[in-house]
Amino acid sequence: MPEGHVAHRLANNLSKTFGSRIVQVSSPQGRFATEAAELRGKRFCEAESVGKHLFLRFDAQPESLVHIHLGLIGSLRIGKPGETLFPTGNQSTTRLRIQTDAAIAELRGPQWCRLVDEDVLTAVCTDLGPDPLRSDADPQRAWDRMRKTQRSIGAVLMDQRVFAGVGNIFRAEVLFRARIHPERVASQLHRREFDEVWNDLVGLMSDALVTGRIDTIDESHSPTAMGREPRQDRHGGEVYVYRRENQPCFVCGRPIHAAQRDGRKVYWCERCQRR
DNA sequence: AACTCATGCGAAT
DNA sequence: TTCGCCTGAGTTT
Repeated sequence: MPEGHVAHRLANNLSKTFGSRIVQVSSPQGRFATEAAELRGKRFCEAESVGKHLFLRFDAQPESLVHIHLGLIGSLRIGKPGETLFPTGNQSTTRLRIQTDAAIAELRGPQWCRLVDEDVLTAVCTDLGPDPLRSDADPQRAWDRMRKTQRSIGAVLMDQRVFAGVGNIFRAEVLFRARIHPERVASQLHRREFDEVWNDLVGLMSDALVTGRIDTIDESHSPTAMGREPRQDRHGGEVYVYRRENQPCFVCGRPIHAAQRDGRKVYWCERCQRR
């Protein structure tokens, strides 16, 4: 289950594992079987990521492009042949399998896994806002969009046309760290607050890209500094507010709030984050 | 065994 | 604004 760092990690890992190699492609689950047949025996060229989107490029007559989006529940794992990538899962749920003698990758439950042409990749890129994980990102585009919206900063951070790759965890955490209430109208942020949010996204997401987990707690509030037990959420990291409803804030001790907004749960500290 | 929820998104209402 | 989809983990019957 992915925010942008997962897509970028997968792209790096897939390129390293399968790059320039002839691969076997199949679809045990069947939904990608026709396409897998077209890809069989082709050379895996490289994987690219933008926001939460993943593109796999296959070489030679004709060139093929696979567009993958994991959605809420999809996952893609890479390992060695014979290794059990999904310990509890059923083989017949594997939408896409890529393998060589040395490695295997399996994809389950993706929102999208489809063959596309180059125009789709271009369209996806132009529709997305700047991606904090890409060095070519232009944060000014996000700022310009924020200036002319009536929506809350909490809603805007989840809008991929404004910030590509940001999801529910980074939204909650970056707003807590900047002490900004998620209901604050986005257009009323000061430029210095926007810069702080953007720079923090770059830092947090880059760390997550390296470690494969989301850790957002400052040294000064670390378990050691605060004399509490380290705690990890399912995503594997330690955070201030995400999924900590009713638990004490690590900074002020008051219970963390949560509410449903646009179909997703938002988490914040009413005392630490000012409206 | 059944039910709920989840790092998401687009179509239908 | 709600609904549907895809799968797995955790919780409740």
